[in-house]
Amino acid sequence: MATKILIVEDDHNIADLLRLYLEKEGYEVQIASDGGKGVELFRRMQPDLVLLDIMLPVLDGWGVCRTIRAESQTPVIMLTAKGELDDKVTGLRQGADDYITKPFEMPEVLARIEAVLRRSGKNPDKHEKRLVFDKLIIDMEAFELTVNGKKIPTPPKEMELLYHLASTPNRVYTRNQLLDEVWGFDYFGDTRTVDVHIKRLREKLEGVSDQWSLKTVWSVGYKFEVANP
Amino acid sequence: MATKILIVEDDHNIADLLRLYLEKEGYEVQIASDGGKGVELFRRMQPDLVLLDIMLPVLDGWGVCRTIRAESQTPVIMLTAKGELDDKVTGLRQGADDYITKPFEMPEVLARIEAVLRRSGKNPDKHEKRLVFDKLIIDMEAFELTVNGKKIPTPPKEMELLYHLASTPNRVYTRNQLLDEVWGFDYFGDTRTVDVHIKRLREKLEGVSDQWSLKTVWSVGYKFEVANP
DNA sequence: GATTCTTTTTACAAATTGTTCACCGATTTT
DNA sequence: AAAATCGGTGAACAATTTGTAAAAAGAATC
Repeated sequence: MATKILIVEDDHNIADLLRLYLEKEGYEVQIASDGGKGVELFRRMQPDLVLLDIMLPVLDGWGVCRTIRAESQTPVIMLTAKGELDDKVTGLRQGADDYITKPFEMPEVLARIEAVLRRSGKNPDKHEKRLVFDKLIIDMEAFELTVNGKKIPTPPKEMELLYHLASTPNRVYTRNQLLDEVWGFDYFGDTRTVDVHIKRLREKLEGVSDQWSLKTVWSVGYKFEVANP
Repeated sequence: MATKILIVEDDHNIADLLRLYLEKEGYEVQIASDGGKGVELFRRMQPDLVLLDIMLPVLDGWGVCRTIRAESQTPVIMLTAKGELDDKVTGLRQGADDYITKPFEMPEVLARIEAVLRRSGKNPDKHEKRLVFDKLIIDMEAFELTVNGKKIPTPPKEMELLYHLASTPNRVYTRNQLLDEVWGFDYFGDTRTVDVHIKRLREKLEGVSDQWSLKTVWSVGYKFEVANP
């Protein structure tokens, strides 16, 4: 799943410009046009980072920032007009992680976003891109599944699902969690879709090793179980 | 895209001398003449490495270095006069990656630049100007593609795309990554442009060797795959 | 300024993948 | 043991993604 960014900004031109660049960089972007919608969307999508304008209808940037801080540690970057620069101290007290003053250059925005993500430990690059188990290699950099030393052609959704399960071995995921985390929070489909993907993964993986397996947890979901954790 | 180096140096003679040599080595070079401009240019160009003088107008080298460190991990090499050598400890605390004391010899500068780029995880092959594979030579210095010992006339974009893919074999690049990294971050065009260039490269390369190939990774992008990595 | 080469866009067909659904067997509950 | 719930599975269908050719647009060259 791509890194998710929520933009809370009432000026459509600015919001669209940001979205354009961020999506081109591979981020998943959602826009809220006022503070109330911002908070609501924040709760639904659980973004990795929030770009937050200060001057907003309904509920201003400070309010949104406080609300977000009250319920998570998701990093927040404030967008401020030059005149509002003095608010810097106030802002830091409210828990913002960084500032960008309008007008801004996109490379600066991209750099600050990467910096904040890195600092907050959410560095997408820091994710282990290659998981190795007995007779099994899940390589998301080459996008290859290697079983018993042989490359097995595997469709993207299956790769992502297996990767997600194997990233936290032995943890059970419900079908809805998997749909949220692999398919995306805005995906609305049958939970049985997960079953079908699990089935196809099992066809590729059955009987390969006794060190691990894709286990069904009855009435709960699935897990990637490993023998000696 | 060539490796980009930002020089922050107020002495025009030194800056120009550095640029002269570095450009001859195939680097893309920009110069800022004071600390403030240095930071601004840094954000806009996103260089791969910064050469940073300590004594600078407006904002000194330490300030620039801290700012850069706050928002990225781009390697920094400080340029210090002999008397400033004692600042070495201070400098390392500020996050500099290496030191060069003036006056310096150009070969030393080049060597240190390559060393720092290598250490910082940037693929050092990224400025290997000549990539050699079985029956394939990609020579960016002569701008020539040699297949089976025969020179194949190849337009620049195709050369750069192939070179970029082959610089990190087996790694998948999305179309957007390729547009960013080969066409430039400010390019906004259809992603299908990449497909067309891939197709034309394949016409030139198909069936030449079983050691490598331009592979499609469905729903992700493309990679230059080599057999025994 | 016309010509040639390169790059980009567009349109359509082909290939691949994702989703739904129905049926059946397995597991749990009553 | 019967009923209720849940998961496995095959196949049909839908949606997405890619290959490709050809046209259009843009650059470079003469």
